[in-house]
Amino acid sequence: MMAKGTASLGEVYELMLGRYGPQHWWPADSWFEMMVGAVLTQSAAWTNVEKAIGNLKSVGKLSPEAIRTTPQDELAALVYPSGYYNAKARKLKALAEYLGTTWEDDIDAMAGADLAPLRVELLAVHGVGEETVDDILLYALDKPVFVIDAYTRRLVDRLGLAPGEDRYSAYQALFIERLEPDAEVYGEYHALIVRHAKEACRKTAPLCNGCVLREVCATGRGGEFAPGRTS
DNA sequence: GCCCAGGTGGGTA
DNA sequence: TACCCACATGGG
Repeated sequence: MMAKGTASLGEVYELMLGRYGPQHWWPADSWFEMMVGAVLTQSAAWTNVEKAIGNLKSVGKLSPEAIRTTPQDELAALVYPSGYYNAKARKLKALAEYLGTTWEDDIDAMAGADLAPLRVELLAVHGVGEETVDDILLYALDKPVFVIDAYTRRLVDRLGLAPGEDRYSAYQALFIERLEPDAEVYGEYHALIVRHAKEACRKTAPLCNGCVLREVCATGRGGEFAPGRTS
């Protein structure tokens, strides 16, 4: 039996994989749908994102070219269910413009680019921040980068592994320093964290109710890190 | 009515 | 750099 707070991130992965099985992310029918989902899911419930993507699909607008040529107001109406619809319509246009201008919508050419400069370039696109860029690099381009989201930070904190700095890169370093670079594993790991957060370790859930990580979790109440908590 | 949901950009000190 | 706020819908 492991003591609380001492599980390695590799063990945590195995525990979740054993409990939930492979998640086969990202849920999308194309690389562009994946990227659109990454933008629309920003601070939004996935069920609302599905509605917005469904709207785009239903009118044949789920392509870079269609996003570029469709008026922003019209896009905003289509992505309305995902919230922040005006802001997100602008973001989608910025992303589609970048894809066309820089890559001629060629995902294979993009995937062949050097990782570090590509990440910097994508971060310069309006609406693409650190989590979104890593979603895209990992799930659309199969690059071995680890995605950090609110669920991941919460899990790391509850495991008693919080880094000294509360920065995206600090959380990301925890994973890339302890796991072999593997896009397949990284993709499953992130998906499992989301699954686990939704299913067992919700932000306001009772203490790790039904949580497969209960025995290695340092806390579990209100999303606050409580070192030394023993029940 | 309140909190939460697979964040990001822009402004200010 | 470090806050603070706008952006907004839908479900529990």
